[in-house]
Amino acid sequence: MATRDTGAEENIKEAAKRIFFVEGKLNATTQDIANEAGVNRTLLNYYFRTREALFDQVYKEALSALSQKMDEVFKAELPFRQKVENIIEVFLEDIITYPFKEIFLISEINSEHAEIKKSNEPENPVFRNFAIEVEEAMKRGEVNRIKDPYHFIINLFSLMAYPVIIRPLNEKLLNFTKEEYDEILKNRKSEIINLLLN
Amino acid sequence: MATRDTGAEENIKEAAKRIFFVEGKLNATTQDIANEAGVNRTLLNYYFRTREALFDQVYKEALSALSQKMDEVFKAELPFRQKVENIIEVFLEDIITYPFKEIFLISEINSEHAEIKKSNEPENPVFRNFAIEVEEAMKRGEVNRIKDPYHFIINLFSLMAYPVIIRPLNEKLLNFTKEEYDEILKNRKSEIINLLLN
DNA sequence: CTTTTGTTTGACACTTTTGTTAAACAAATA
DNA sequence: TATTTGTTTAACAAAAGTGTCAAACAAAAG
Repeated sequence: MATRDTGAEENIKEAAKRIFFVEGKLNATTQDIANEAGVNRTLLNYYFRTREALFDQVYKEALSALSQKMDEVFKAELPFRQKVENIIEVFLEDIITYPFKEIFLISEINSEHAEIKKSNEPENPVFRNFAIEVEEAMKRGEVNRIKDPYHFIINLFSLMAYPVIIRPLNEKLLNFTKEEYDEILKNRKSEIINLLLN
Repeated sequence: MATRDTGAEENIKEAAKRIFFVEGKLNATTQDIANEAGVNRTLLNYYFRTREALFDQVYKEALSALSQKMDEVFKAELPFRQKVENIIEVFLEDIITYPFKEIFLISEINSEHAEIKKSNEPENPVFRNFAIEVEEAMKRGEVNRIKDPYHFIINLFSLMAYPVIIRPLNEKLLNFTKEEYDEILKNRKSEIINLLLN
């Protein structure tokens, strides 16, 4: 049986991700994506049927990859401080590499199509468990007392993601040059740890 | 001279803002906007010439309104702590009302068109001045020591904006119900103050 | 009430983008 | 080398979206 995989399908998805997550062109045409992938546009329909189906698939893969990565770092058996440092390292790198990924995901969730199932998935205990660890760290005095440990998680991601997402706007409003902003981002990790942990 | 202003032009812009900033439909068609405004689509071309011109104008107005609001609250002659509380109150309300505004702005900045001038505007001293106030507050011990006071500003906006922007994703990944998330947001102000100020 | 001025609309033409089809093509197997 | 299988393409058809125009319309001014 003749079978060969030129990897075209994967290339197309990779190209789409570059366009969406890196360049931030959220309403790229199928032609744009075909160009980026270096293939004929018809091929997109061959593999994915419709434009929406391609978007959906990229969406789903990105979401499940994100979910999986979260599981990994949040479940790790490490002392609290190390775990937090690890989380920051992992996610900050990802966010900086794909600054528009979260915006794309939000857009997709928000858009009509994308047969997004109403989280019929069983509740993931990862965050519930991590919240307990936060509580314990609070008791030990490693983290400042707060009402709800979920705020700790939200704070953590806010402090990592937002500066990257908002970069173009900040460079306008806060008059940062690219170099200055890179410098800011380079210091984020220690900045965040400093703020969240005692 | 016969002159009457039915306010249609303003209505269209308001409709566009609702669609972009509230509903988050970033690639709404001119028809979508006309429907939302309750007018004929041609009217959009009459007033704004092209779709892009409408987008640009909404973009510019939102940006300058944001800029102006920033000036206002950051310049206010208030004790540091009160000023920060004020900033949080003002922006949190705005962000919750228009959760997609910043994403729209980023998208516009990122898009080809939008003859976005490379900030030829003279540098706005507002943040520079506020950064000095942060320094002083650090010396007085009201704020934890950090390397660069600009991180304080970035932290502040991150903690306000991100939880709102990312809401749809968080409700998926962290398994929050709408009610639970509303509760979280309600507590943000005190949470942020607690974290940033001593 | 007629004119003037500016507003609103429906119909049309144009462009962009998407989706389909049939044929050409390339590589592995026999 | 011929066959099979799967890949890639150009050309076409259909759909969606944008922009223009001329005519109808409404309100203020004369």
